Amino acid sequence: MKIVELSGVKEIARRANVSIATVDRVLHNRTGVAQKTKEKILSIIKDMDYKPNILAKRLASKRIYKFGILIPQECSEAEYWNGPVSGIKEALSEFGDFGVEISYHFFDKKDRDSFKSQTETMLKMQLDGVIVVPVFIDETRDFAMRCSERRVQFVFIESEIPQISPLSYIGQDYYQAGRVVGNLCQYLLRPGDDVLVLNISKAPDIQESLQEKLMGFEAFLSESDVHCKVDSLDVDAKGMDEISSFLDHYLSENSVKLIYVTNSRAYMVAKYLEDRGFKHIRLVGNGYHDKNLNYLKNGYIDFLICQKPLEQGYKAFLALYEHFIAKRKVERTQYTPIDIVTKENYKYYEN
Amino acid sequence: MKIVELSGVKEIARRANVSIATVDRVLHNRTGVAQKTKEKILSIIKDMDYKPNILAKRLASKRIYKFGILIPQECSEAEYWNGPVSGIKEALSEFGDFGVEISYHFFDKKDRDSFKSQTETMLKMQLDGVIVVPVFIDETRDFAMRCSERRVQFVFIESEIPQISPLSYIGQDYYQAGRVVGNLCQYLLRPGDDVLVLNISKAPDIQESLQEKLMGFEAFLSESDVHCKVDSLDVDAKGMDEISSFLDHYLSENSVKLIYVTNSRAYMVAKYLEDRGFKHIRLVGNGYHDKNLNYLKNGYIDFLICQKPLEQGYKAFLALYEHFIAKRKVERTQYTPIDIVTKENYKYYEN
DNA sequence: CTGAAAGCGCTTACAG
DNA sequence: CTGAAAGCGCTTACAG
Repeated sequence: MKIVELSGVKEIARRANVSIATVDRVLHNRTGVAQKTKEKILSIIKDMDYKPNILAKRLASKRIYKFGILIPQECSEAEYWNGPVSGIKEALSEFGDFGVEISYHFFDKKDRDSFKSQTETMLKMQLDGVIVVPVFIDETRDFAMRCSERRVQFVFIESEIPQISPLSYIGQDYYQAGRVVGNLCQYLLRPGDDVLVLNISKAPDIQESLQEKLMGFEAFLSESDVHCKVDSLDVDAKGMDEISSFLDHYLSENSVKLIYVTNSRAYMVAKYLEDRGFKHIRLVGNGYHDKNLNYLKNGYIDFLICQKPLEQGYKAFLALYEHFIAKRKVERTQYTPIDIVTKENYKYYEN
Repeated sequence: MKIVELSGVKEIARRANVSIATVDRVLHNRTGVAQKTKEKILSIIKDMDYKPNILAKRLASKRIYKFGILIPQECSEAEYWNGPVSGIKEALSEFGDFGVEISYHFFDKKDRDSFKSQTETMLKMQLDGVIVVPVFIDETRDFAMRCSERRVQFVFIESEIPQISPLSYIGQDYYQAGRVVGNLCQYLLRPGDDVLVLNISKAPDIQESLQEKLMGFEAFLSESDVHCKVDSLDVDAKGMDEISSFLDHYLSENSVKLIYVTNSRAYMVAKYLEDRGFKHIRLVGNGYHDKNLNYLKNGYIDFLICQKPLEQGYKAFLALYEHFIAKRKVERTQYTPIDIVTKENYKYYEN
């Protein structure tokens, strides 16, 4: 005797002695089903360990999910931001037919208003989910609140904003990233050597991640037996001239062995070192983008601590996909690996 | 006037004035279509830039693709091999409903026959594609040939076999991996220091990748200004006793500053260093698995050069998925990143 | 509160 | 060589 078990909903309907429409109703927790019927169906679903077929679901449904992505536009680190976008496109090509529509919204990292105005347009678009690089704190907070009100899910990449709980955060553990640099220093320095930690800042917000890096860095060093002097400075430099004169001055008074740039502008220091022909100073930075890479290649930057930009985008998209389409639970915090990039391994880094 | 364009095949059929069955025939390059009809349909397909809906395709098709994976079973590096399997499972959960069936075949890395016999069972299973870690060269070659005859696609992970062309190879560029270690040595050593490169071998085959690492390592050092003495040795050690007595002897005659273990057994040297209390010798190894990690954590291993095991599995599965289901072209060689893992970044490495 | 029916964009026998 | 029809496992009006 061969009982061919019917597929999903049909089989549930058969067992419960109802129509598939009714099954569908309880499956989606819609109203209009007698309590008793509902319970019966629910228990059958449990019994069968029923898993809906996502293909059939998407094919049958007219519903299109709209996701928006808010990301810094072409700027000096432009190449970097292509990363997440590429990652999203890659994800899209793999999950493409699932009825997803993506819109990209670029803002100027130096222009608070451009961020603000992009959020306004996004709010008008009736998006289901957004991916955002929260460069401006207050504006992001406001945006997040209004998203929540409208039941728009948001995912943060790159950094987080305190007290705001996104569907998911995808980015580094910056404290630990600082420790990684500290650990490298163990090999690069000897007891007594001087270190300069530089925060070359243009943007006013998201300084927090820089602080965390610094804390991790210092914590590691204080635990280790590398007793070196760490000097941490903010340089509010607009261009190379300011950096140069600052460093000229600083280095004339301090015998620095290593400079650690806590944001993505290590290339500025590298340029300085190249201009002056200073080969004896080690340089560690953050961020995988062309300007940094050029100096990594020619040896003026020794190490770059990075996260894969493409992966961030891919995972952010996946978070929304999992939430809306696959209806699976999404991890609240997804720390990305803290990668150590050198002139010898950067080539395969994007893979 | 609102012309609602019909969806894919239907619209093609309408334009070509044929039935969708005929369209389907040319879409799949099947016989039994008049040349003229075929050309007409083909041109319409091109015109529309028609892309089949993969969801509908999989849903309608009864075809189930069967993939087999041939991978070392629990051995001393056991934890490592969970990686690819987890990766495949992860991919499966994302592409699960696409009608794929996976079978796992484990062999003993020390037992050529176990590999051989697994390939035999796999060949009987009428698989569509296989993922294999080609530990034994001749046996793999034989297996690959017979796969080709049966039109079974195969993907290599971890290493390649010369003159055999898989659908895709997913693994490291070992020459470059050796260079990465060389580059690290630049920071860890000073001119004149001695380095010992160790190949602690049990298995007879796949030595090639070790040779390539060594070449890369030496090439880098010879290009750099770190003029150190490199001694490269094979140790055919079965256990700790042999390693210990070998190292006792070697180190009594040489003042080694750094040991580079080219395969995944750095933990054996680390154990030796720990036993002897030798903290002054730096140790670099390969492979992300528990035994190595323990010594990374306690400081006896300084750096591990790794590739993400999970990612390998994921990508290998994806290669087969792309080939069979999405019908997209697959990259012949997919080099994985050469990751530098330390005690401070290993935690987030698996993410 | 419930069900019959059409449809998503394909594939697969089957009939001619 | 070609087409009509059923079906994959769901969703979505619509009717009662």
